[in-house]
Amino acid sequence: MAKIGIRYTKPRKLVFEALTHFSKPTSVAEINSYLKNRINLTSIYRTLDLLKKSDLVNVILFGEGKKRYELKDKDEHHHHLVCENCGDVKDIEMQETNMLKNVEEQSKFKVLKHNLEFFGLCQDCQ
Amino acid sequence: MAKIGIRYTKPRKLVFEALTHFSKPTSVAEINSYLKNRINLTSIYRTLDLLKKSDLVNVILFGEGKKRYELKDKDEHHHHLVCENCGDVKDIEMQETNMLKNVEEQSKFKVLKHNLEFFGLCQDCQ
DNA sequence: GACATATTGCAAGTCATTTGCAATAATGAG
DNA sequence: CTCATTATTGCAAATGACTTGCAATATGTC
Repeated sequence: MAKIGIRYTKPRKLVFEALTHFSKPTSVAEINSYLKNRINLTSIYRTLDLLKKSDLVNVILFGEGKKRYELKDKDEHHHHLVCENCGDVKDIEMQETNMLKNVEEQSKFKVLKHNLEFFGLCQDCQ
Repeated sequence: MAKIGIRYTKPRKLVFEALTHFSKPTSVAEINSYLKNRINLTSIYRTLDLLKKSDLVNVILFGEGKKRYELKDKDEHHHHLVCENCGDVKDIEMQETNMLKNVEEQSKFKVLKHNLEFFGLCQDCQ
């Protein structure tokens, strides 16, 4: 009879491996060229969708017209510093409960999530 | 002889009018359907690029895979509250100099710009 | 009004992402 | 282990947002 389940397949192993390898917000194109045709592009997209639905990755937007994906493992919630010169991405943690509380009080809006990314120049590029 | 200048043309009037009409972050598709084929889609894109270069509009990303444009007129720098149920967008102003200062101190990174948008439920949809 | 050139419209192209579908492979049953 | 069930993949084609090339057009100037 019908059983349902999620299978541990080659594409899923490989995408996970690629995300671990980069350990920063990574685009589909980067994953694809790292995996060098070992799996199909479409499978990368589908696997990333699955990882997102399973809450194993964060989707990050830097406004480049494409999505970036980051494993949710280590650190909890954090944001990014993106160097506009060298492209380097660093994580930054910040205390934001006050900010969120202020926003909710000021607006009567229930905040469920937010985007916060910083763009500028890293120490080396300044 | 050669004179250089920016011309005040029909497409530019119309795009400005559309942005004024919506007075919230507006997508190219919305502008286009509001203007109902009075100008070409390409011209909308080009006009918005021009307005952006001239620092007359802000480009806003809500992570939908497309850009939104907002006239820079009235308020200065502000962020948005986007209702995930009804799609309504409200502006919110906040004191963020401290946050930026903290980030720069903590990271030695020079912050030039940032994205900050909130998603959740507006008062009516909660 | 005529000219120089900034600007437009159209068609085609690009890039990221999605979808349909037949072929394939992972897992539970026997 | 073998088979059957069905989740999953690969491929090709489609979609959506946006860009580009270029000839046709419109604007501001003299």
